[in-house]
Amino acid sequence: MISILIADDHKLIRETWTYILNRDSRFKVIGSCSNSEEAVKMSEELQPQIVLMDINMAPFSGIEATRRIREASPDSRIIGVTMHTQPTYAKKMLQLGASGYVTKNSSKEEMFNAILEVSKGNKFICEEIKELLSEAQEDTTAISAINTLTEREMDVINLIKQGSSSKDISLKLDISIKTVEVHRHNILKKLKLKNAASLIHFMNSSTVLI
Amino acid sequence: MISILIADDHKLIRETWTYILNRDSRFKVIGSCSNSEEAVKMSEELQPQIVLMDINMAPFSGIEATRRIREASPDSRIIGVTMHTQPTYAKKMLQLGASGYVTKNSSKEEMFNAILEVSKGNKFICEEIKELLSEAQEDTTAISAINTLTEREMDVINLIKQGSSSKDISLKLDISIKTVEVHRHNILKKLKLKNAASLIHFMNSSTVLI
DNA sequence: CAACCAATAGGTTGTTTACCTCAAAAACGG
DNA sequence: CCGTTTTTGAGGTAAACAACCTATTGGTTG
Repeated sequence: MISILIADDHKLIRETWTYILNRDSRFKVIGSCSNSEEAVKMSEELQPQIVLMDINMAPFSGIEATRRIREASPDSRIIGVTMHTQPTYAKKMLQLGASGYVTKNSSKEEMFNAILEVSKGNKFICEEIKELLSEAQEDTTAISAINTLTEREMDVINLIKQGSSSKDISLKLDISIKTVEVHRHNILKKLKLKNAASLIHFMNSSTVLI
Repeated sequence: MISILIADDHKLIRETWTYILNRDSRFKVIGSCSNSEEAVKMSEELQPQIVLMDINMAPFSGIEATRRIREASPDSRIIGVTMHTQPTYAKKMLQLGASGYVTKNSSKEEMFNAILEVSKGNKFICEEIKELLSEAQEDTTAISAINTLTEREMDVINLIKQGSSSKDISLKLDISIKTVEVHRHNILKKLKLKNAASLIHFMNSSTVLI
């Protein structure tokens, strides 16, 4: 019987999966949680064989949670289970120690297989992502550049997102316009972007990775 | 026995819900589909008592699908089941004829109750959204303003999103810079926004409604 | 302590947007 | 065919932003 911890921010998902997995004598859900901090803590306490890990979670992402669980509880194997079909996410998770990756477009059988294979010590990646991984050879650089952004730079980005001008931002953060402009410039330089619009687009399509 | 149609773009979700609902003698899932077009068609053919409708779907949103199903199959009652906690979406769905709204943060019991209540002819809104609805008295105006955007304006928005300047856009669309500027101005005016950054933020948080 | 980096801020220059008015084809609907 | 909307375009001014530069302060880390 394979012991499983479910980490997903949606109650309905946690409940339905718990129900379905527990109906199968091969699996036993020994716990579930809705936030990443708890996921790390519960993995340490319960030492589940498998952790089903969503990416969308607070206070840090499931990707970061994967890294921490691998560090603190190396015996638990992690399967990413998300709605994100972007292979970048899968890459990042596998790179940080996940043993499997299944999208919510997969079938129930694929999910069961993932758990069985991973618990045997194998890797498992669902068909959908497998194909994409072989195709796309893209920019993991820009994505990792996000992590180099400082707190202050994130403050500025969040105000830009709301439509604030540099002047507005300088008033809200109580600093000079010049400082704001420097921050903006550094942000665009780090992420290799042209302007505020592309910045917001980029951030919106990558927020999960922070 | 209540007949149910499930419309959700994630296979894993469709399968688990079908499984769980069919285990309960009160419910019978008579069909499921992954896109909105099919949802409308299947509602007509199968005449389910209840349609569980996700919002995130192609080619048009679950909100639009709700409107069409209400028109073509008035006997089917619709429950919105989504990950979106923004009350705007709930409002819009209810306004277009949905009888219930449940987020994926709800419990399984809440979902069962929703189906039972709605099939009796009552409305059902999950606690989470109920609270938010009473609080927030916000901008349904800006959201509906999206629908007034012309095709050309959408072209411009998509290029802005990619980081193109007005000059870039004028070259790509083969029109004068001045024309591009007029489009940008009209867009911001219609949506009552200040600049390109807030535009992209707004579009990214509202794409579902188109 | 030295080296480094984040945050701060001033200057200069050029580009890009924002906002205003005006106007004329083109397309569309009644 | 007439009115409306859409798309297209031009002129000008002011504000905002971007792309460089330099430079000081306060932490952190080797």
